[in-house]
Amino acid sequence: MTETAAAAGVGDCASRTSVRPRPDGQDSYTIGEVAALTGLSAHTLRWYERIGLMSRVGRSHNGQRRYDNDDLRWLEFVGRLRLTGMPVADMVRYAELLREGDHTFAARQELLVRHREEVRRHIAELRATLAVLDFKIEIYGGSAR
Amino acid sequence: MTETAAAAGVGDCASRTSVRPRPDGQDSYTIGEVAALTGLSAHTLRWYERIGLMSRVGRSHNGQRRYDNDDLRWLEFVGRLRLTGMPVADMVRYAELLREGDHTFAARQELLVRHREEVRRHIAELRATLAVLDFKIEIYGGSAR
DNA sequence: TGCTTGCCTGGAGTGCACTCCAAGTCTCTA
DNA sequence: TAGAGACTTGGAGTGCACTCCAGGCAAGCA
Repeated sequence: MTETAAAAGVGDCASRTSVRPRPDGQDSYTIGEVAALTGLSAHTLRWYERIGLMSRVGRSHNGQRRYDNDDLRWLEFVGRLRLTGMPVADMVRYAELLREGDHTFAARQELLVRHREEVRRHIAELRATLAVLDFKIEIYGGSAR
Repeated sequence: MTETAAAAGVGDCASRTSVRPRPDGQDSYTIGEVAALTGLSAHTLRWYERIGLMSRVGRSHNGQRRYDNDDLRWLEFVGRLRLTGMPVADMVRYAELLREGDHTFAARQELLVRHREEVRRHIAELRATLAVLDFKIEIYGGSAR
């Protein structure tokens, strides 16, 4: 269980760690460091690569993964999409389009536009529920007193 | 597959159906009608009852479920909580507290207050991502042209 | 009378997104 | 030189929230 300890220790705040992004050129991170930086587990990072959500990560002379700042930026974006509920399959599709090159601009844009609509719809739902919660909580406040 | 056909036919708009809420006193709905009204499948409605997310629903003389307007209102609230990401286990906990009676006011209020915080946090995340999406989509617009 | 439709039950199956395991390699420190 | 610790792999396991299945019952209609 040693491997996941780093990520687990980070808890809900991924930046509370000694690992900091390094300047481009000297940017080389082990999977454990990336886990600490992103809050993802090393398991999940390998799985992301396996399913094509990340293009193949660079390797050290002995086969260990070495992530760079571009990888970190990509993981941050992926994290955003994930937090806003985009299915992993859609994120993989987006990653594939990116790898395919410039002629997929339109398709990528469409994918993001569709997701933006989803996010907007979701915000509206959350707002409506917030109103319901406010109402109920107020009732409880009044009754408890 | 006859059973789920009603719910499936409803699609994304649960109100596009001939079943309408009836006045209190004449409110008695079969599981199929409730499925059409709520957009949940009959399977899910039975499962909700089994796990205690609904208190035991009334029965007809031959053992079939008969839902009333209170059940419908509860299902609507549950649907809101579900859409805002509350785990089913928490919703079950809330339902249990409700059944336990008035002395659980404070606990119920606390549960809702905590969820409200979650929802607020989530809205903030979605807003931040919306900004990122706007930026990326604009880039694609410029590059594609 | 037979057929269809809608419902009942407990338990098994599904899809998603991880999460862990076993067995091994490599590097570093005591 | 031994041991610890971080890493490697493919494949199996987990938890959640449903979703379906098999076998059966009851009511309405031709």
